[in-house]
Amino acid sequence: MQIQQPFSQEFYNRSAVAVAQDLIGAILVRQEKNGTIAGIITETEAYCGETDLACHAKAGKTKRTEPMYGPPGRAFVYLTYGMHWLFNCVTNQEEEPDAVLIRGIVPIEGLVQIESRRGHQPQNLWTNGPAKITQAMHINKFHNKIDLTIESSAIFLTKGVFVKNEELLRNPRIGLGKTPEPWKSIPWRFNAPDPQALFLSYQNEIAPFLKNR
DNA sequence: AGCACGATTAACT
DNA sequence: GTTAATCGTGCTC
Repeated sequence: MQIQQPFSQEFYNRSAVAVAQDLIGAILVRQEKNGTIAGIITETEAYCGETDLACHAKAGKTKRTEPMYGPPGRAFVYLTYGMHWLFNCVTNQEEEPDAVLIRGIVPIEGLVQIESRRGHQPQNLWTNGPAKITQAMHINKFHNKIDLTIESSAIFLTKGVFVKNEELLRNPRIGLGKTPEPWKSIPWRFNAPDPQALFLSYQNEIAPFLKNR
């Protein structure tokens, strides 16, 4: 079992819709000087290339969207609403601008760090939004384009709790404004049916193993 | 050079 | 439910 091994480039070299579903239950790891922050991914959204009119790549390759056109398994971090950084994983092959937005996690490590930044509200609200995650984990533009497939990286993703794709909640993506149909309503947002259950599974199945390794 | 807009959040009513 | 905060991006002039 290779708990701490980051997902490979091959893992990311698929459509964003496929990767977005497989990332539910996976673990997002942020390694910084002060320690490690990690959480189980509970919510993702898939953005699929220039034809997806909800995807930033709809405008073609620009300085902002360029990372999405790069190799799979890299980070794509961009600013929204002038103040919030959002973290995405680049998926699919080069020149195919797909990405998965990470929208929700359940914290499992680095609680002290997270609390120092997000502790002004109830714990269940600490990391239940895409910009809350980047705040909690101190992710910003400096992490744009970094390689997520090597363990020495400041950020990587790895196998966590297994969730069947059929069990996932599927809904339209959030905040698409006046994006035309069918893109506005296509169900490319994925949620774990029971985030708390993921946390408990992690506690029972993964955490004990990590202590013994 | 200027401008409208947004893959959000928090603090309001 | 409504709205302000805040700024990089892409489009228009």
